Amino acid sequence: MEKVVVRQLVRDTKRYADQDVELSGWIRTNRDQKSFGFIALNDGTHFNTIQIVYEKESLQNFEQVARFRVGCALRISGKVVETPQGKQPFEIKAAEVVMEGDSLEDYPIQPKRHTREFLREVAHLRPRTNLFAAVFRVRSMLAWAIHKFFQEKGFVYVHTPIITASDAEGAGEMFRVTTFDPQSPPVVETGEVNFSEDFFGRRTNLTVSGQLEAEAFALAFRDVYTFGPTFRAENSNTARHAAEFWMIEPEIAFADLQDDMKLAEDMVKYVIAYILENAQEEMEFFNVFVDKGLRDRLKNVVESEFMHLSYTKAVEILIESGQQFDYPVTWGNDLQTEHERYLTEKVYAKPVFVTDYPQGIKAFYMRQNDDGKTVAAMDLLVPGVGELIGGSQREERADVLEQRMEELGMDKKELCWYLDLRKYGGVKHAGFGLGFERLVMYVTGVSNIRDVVPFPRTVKSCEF
RNA sequence: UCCUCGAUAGCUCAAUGGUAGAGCAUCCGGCUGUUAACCGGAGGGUUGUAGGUUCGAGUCCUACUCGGGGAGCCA
Repeated sequence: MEKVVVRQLVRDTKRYADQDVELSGWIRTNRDQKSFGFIALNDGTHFNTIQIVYEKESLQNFEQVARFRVGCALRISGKVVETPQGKQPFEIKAAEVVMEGDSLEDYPIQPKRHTREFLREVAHLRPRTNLFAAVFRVRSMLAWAIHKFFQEKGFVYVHTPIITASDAEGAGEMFRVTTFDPQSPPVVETGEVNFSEDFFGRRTNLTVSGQLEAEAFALAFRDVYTFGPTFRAENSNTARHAAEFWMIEPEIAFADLQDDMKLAEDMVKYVIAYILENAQEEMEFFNVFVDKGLRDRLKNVVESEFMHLSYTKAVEILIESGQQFDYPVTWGNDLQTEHERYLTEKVYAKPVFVTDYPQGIKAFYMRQNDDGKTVAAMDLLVPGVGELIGGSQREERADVLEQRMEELGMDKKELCWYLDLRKYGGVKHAGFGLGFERLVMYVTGVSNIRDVVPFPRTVKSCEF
């Protein structure tokens, strides 16, 4: 008898109709009546459950099967029967139902609506629910779509280091990496910790960005990208921040900010189109139960041009809007969340690139514009999520970059390798960082980052 | 870190300062095609923690812990 999975049966129902098959999975619901019953079985290979029909007269262990609880693992053999008049296109008429693994009476996942807060407390069980099964399958497919996009374009995938000695990446608080005993680290005569005795012989941290190393590879391979974990020790308590998250950072040489934005727009459209095409059951679920109108909104993103406007223009629009904001809009200050939301959700109702921010509010490596006041930076704002992408053209002029680092009091010695990139065949280049979880949120409509990470790490929370 | 709301049965929620309840889940029974099935019955509680006010606290007060929403920081 052929062993099959539900995905095969759904995709090739005709081939399996009236055939005897063996399958296995977990019970989502079990409803018994006097002489027959129905099990909704999910085998993990497809979003939908498959209905197993079992009857007293054809099953030796009918009484036992009728008692099998939610979560129970089963192996079933039976016949595939098409049911065009039923709610499901086909079902399995069981000849044999064998328990592989029992599920105890206190199984927390019930066939009812649970709050996401509760399910976070049972993160090891929540992928068995419809919502999280859909989220994490889409997460997997999005990761694949991103690789597919870049690989098809000939980008080289570079693994930048997770541990770094640089504290000049400029993207926030870092987690220290050490093998010292925190109770009694080696100290020098003045009582300060002697990091030269630590594992790497110096202070080290978990990376907050792979960008600087990606730039080195871009100046060898031309087009590269990173896709890996990133760590920020910020005390951020929001639905959009995690201490451990994944980031995609493409870096392209012989390219300016326009090329960078084109790449970002093409990538976002490509991966959304891929999900709409290849995760139809999941997207249908999100569209009905998570975020009504999601699918039309995403289709619109794929089909329409993203909005472009400069920071200066954005400030004008916000001031002229007459809208009352909690924080005033003034040129030179960063846009507040309320300003960004107003632009992307109210004014344009689609993704918006904001470009050319004041130099004072952006990172040291961003390329100075000719006006001397702004830098060639861009943020991509999207409805519901806010900042999805942050990028820039990099300062390729060694003298300008060094001067900027001096202004900011940075240690040039520590980043001498980064300055080398400008000395030896340095060319204009650009890149961006895409928060992968924010992309998953945007595509699924799920509004809390804790619900798109399998086992989230956030402030005061590191379970599982 | 700041503002704000909350914590009662396994889950979702009720309960005027006066004997802590319902639906779902679990267990038992009924039902010949169910779709989060339906119908009947049973068991299930240190009301987040520690103090305080009161004859009496789930309810009022204080602190703490944890969680939601918003803000800052950012992806």
